[in-house]
Amino acid sequence: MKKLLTSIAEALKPAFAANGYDESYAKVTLSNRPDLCEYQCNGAMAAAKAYKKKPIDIASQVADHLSGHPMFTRITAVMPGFINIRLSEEYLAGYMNSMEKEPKFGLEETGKGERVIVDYGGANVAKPLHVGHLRSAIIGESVKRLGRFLGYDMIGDVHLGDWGLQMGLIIEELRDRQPDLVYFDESYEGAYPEEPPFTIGELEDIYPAASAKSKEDETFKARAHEATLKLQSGYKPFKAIWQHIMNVSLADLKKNYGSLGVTFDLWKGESDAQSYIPDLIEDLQKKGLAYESQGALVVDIAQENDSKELPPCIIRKSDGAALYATSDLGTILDREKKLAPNRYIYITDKRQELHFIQVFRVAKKAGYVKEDTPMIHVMFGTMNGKDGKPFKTRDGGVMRLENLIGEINDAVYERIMENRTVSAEEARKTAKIIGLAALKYGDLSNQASKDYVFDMDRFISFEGNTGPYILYTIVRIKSILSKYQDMGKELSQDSGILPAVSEAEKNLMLLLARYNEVMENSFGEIAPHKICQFIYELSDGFNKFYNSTMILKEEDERRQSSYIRLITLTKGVLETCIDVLGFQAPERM
RNA sequence: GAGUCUGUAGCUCAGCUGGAUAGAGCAACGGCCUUCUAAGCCGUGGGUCGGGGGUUCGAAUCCCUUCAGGCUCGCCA
Repeated sequence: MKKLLTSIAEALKPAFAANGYDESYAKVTLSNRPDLCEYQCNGAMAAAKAYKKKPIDIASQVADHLSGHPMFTRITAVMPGFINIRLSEEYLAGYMNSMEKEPKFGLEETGKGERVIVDYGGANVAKPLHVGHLRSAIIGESVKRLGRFLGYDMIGDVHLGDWGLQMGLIIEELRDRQPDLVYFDESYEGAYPEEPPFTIGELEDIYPAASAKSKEDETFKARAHEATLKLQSGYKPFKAIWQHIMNVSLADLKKNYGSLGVTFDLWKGESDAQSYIPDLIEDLQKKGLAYESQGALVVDIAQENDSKELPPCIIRKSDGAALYATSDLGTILDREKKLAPNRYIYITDKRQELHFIQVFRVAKKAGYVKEDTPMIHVMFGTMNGKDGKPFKTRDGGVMRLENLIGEINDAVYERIMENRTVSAEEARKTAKIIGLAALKYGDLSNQASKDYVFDMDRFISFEGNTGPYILYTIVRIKSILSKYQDMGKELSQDSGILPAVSEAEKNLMLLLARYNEVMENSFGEIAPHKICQFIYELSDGFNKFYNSTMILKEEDERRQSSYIRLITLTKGVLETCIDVLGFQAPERM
């Protein structure tokens, strides 16, 4: 289904052409003066230069040519050369009826046949998820869902940090705590137990303890390094411990991501890239890209138009070990081999910008990824506290995701209990749904690349532009619809959605008509906040309509039926959008 | 030091591929519940778009400069 702006532009084109102007000037945008018109075309002013005429004359010619066009109730030329457009109620109602009938409300699946890898998450095995992981998870999940909705074959990969020094630290700390374990008995030749030697709670205690110890105790640090090397070279007992760590930790990570409504298609990690690394390095050397510099093996990535000479990408440290960039390149090889994506999207902290520039350039230079395959790094800023500094707990520590979610849910629960009379059990359930919406909307409604302030009080107050406001709007619609059903009424089949009779109703339709445009745009720019902005305006438009129109008291059956269809469509669009953003609405709130 | 991003109402943010009077929300103040959920709606006040230049018929938006802040800058991930 065509986007409304496109349809209007197509109606204007012949008018430009008929007067001798290039039809490319017939570009239409939403009006920024809603008091004057609904849509506007500024093409006459652009054309004025090219044709050396007064803008207003061109605008007048175009407007005159279109007067009486059934699509518009009014189209006028205004100084200095704007073309102001009002859509006809009939045309708009027709558009609504098409949306209602079309699958996905008329959204075209522009992504068909294209496979996209979304790399988000970045959780570290054996370390609990904390607020630092929140943005990647929330933004990544919505990008994945939006792309999928547009027909792309989206593959989300968590890309775990499961192969670094932390593993050696854990192994050695485990040795200190439980030296009698068979993994540390070098003469042991039997099978290793299936039961892990620790619980998730113990594991979460082991890592920070080991990390702290390594900072003070040089011998311990050296042991951890050695253990890491041994693990990486395939030493069986350590590989067995590693597997335990993975199993225990993964179950926990899945649970935590699950409580955020975040799921991954692939739970791969750095360890999966390791087998590619020896060949990778050899290949880069053979191609003459990698060379020794200060003892390390590096690849130059500088390009002519760089505003600054960028440092080379280090692929092997002087001690012979691989590092971050190497493992990301290995991951790319793995993905090319198994998935052959048409596009890569990485969602990480913006501090990693340089790293990804390096990795992308090496991947293209070496021909691992086709030159025309987009590799996009979606960067996000820091989540700050009210003081503008990175978000911390009250005592200055890193806030665990679990705790953050718990705090929000509790606060929402309190709020529900003080206002409404629902059972504590239902309030708990609802609080979880609303809390998640508050958290996700609060994050996604900001431009991803900027830092943003996480203000718990503001998020849970949920008035105004918040997730709960959107949910509240949906719940209101649901409530009307269920009452309508209780009245035993049936939708009139012949009339569909009728042309709007009030300004609030027309405005609601105009908002709905923007839907497919917004979705496509939001994916194109990888900007979920545009969807947030849209559903906020749509909710606002609905609430104004709601306040001005008594739907269930409407006596004209056809009119009432039309209203019901319109708000059902509104609900559908809102629910579709929040689903793409990664949250749901409750039945009541 | 170099590069890069950010600076819009008291606070949190949109708007930035140039267009008409710079928009929301929160906070403040004033209205609207015997009527579909008041987590709502209506209204009032609040701005030299960090400063200064320039390009343009027209600049929050593009260019230069300057101030302030964040981040990055070869062997961490």
